[in-house]
Amino acid sequence: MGRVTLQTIADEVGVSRMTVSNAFSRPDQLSDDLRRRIHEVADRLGYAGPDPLARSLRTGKVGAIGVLVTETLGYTFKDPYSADLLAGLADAVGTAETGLLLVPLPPGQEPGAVVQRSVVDGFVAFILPDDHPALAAVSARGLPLVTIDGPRLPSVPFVAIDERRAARELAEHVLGHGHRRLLVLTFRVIDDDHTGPVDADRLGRATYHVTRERLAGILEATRSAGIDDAEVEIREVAEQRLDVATRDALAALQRPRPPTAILALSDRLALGVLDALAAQDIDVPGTVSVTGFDGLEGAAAAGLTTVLQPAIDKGRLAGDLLTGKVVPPVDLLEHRLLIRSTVADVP
Amino acid sequence: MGRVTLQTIADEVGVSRMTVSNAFSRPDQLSDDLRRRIHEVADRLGYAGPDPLARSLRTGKVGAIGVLVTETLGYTFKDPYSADLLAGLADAVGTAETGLLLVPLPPGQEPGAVVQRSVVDGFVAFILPDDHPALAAVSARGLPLVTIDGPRLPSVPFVAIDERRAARELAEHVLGHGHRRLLVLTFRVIDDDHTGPVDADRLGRATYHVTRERLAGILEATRSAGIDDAEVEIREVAEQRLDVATRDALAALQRPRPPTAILALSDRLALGVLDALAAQDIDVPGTVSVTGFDGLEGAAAAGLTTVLQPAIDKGRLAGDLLTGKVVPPVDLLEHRLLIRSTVADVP
DNA sequence: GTGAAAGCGCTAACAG
DNA sequence: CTGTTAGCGCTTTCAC
Repeated sequence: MGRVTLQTIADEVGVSRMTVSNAFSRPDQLSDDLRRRIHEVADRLGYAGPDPLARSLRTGKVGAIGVLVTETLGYTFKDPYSADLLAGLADAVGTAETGLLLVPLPPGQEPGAVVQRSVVDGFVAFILPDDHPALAAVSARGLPLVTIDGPRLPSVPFVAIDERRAARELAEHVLGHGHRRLLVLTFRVIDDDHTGPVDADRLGRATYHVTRERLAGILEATRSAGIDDAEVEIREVAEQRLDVATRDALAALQRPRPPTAILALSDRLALGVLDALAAQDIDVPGTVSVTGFDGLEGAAAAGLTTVLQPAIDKGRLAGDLLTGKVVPPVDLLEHRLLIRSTVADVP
Repeated sequence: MGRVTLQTIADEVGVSRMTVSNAFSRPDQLSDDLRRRIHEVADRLGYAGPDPLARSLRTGKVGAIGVLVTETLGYTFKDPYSADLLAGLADAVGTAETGLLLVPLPPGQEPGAVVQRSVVDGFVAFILPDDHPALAAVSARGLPLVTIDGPRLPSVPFVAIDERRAARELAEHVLGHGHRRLLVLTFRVIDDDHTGPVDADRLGRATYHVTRERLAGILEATRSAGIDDAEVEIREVAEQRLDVATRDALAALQRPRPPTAILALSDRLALGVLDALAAQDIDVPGTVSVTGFDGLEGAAAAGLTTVLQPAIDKGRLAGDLLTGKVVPPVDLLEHRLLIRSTVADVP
């Protein structure tokens, strides 16, 4: 026996295929009696309902949006910030009866192909470099796109906070405590494998919106304080390489004129540094001040001064944008400076 | 202008639609020259490639598998065990060019409908109660299914460890240290909102494979040690309600004949208890021994004696099963007893 | 190497 | 309330 379809049921009941379709998709269009008879036959024949694929082809709607993820999924899930983003996203699309298709973009593979073959109504990208090929593939398919935290693309709805202002405020807070020698620990500026100092040239070629803006914000603040850009030490490290970040931080503190404040561009980085400093019995904020960025739960426990990002709200807004519940343009979301106990006056 | 399809390109190039289809899907079937011409026209017209939906309808393959998730996605992502499971799963299906569609099953909603409308090739369910309606919906659709950690369904591939044996071994380890008064802290036995003691009747009606088996394993061990079932105190609490779990544990320790060992059925629960005990200055394992289950990273740091589950391997195996890379039957996976420092001789 | 026929399973639009 | 018509965009099969 072949597959059971609308037609099978229709033949059996003695009505048209359309009527059976209505029985499932618009139950109110039929008499109770007929609908009951149709469902009965469907149950008997083991028909579970209209094939979603065929329905989608006809209606042009799939009921799923793709999430473009560059890191391995394992990392993405466990990273609290990403998890919150996804949770907010899922929450928003869920109420619109829409699912989330995880689309990993491993560095090796051809991103175009995977974007091309994903059965979705739209995509959300987060924390992608400006020139990531997946973005072009999405636009080639003509599907709706929303970016979170970058890149900021013309006529693509963009969900983020004002990174630059947030970073500037944080830096001003640190500078306000008299600090003049700053070490900035940043994650990826450009998507190569460089680790180490970031000079003006490299900064100018930055491909990550988040990094570029946060660093720009910090430099705005230092300039206003009369500090030359060249005096602000910026070191780049892959977000996952906490070990490198902490080694860099520790090494900097050994030098003759060590930094009096360490500005990490993420809480993960900052928390790692805090751990390393504690292990070396280096007092925070007595000897050195430390700041983070993101506002993770763990940061509160550590008393870390940081910037709170509305991660869940960001995810939710992206979802609402994709499902049409919110229409562009949208404003940048609000951040909040969380002043806690890891910044003090310069010793 | 309408949408650009294979036909549009075919008309423009002056070949048949089929040839254009081949140009994209089986490039080796055409002359280099013709293929180049076709791609050129496609680019010019902004054709990104065959519509995955139409292709799927025709081929019967979607390239996505659905993940049935009962908890909120936010919880699922952040829970380290679930995150590892998903990471393994993503890893396995990713190599088969298949995506992961997250299908949340909120307690309120009709699970049948969401399963019915998901555009996927198969489903993986994890830690669902035996009678969850989503399972029936999947089987009604006739799609492949793999369950992880339960339920164990006839002729459905099942990925898990031997929970009962693992729990028994853990309990035997505790009993081997002379403990006779045990408090077992378990998460959901049945999917109602009961909190508190679990008696034989309730245990008999358990709908969660994991809970049922682990408790059975513990009771096998206690019986062998000559302890009557009724003397083993079992308290049930929702996995997320750490506060209730710790309150229960603390309350039990206040009693005249307090338990000398607390067996928590998950590391999360155990870690919560450990924190609460530390806060009360109750010595572990001096005053009371504690065990967990799962083998999270956090458990190592806390020195928790527990059972290591191969979470990533489980996810990967489920993925391989669904993509056909591994064919049933499959054996239960291996666990490992991790004996650390939270169990000592009874004081 | 290339193409014609056939149809995957469904529903929008409209007529009765 | 029920049915008819007309495809959605693609690929399988099998000729040429």
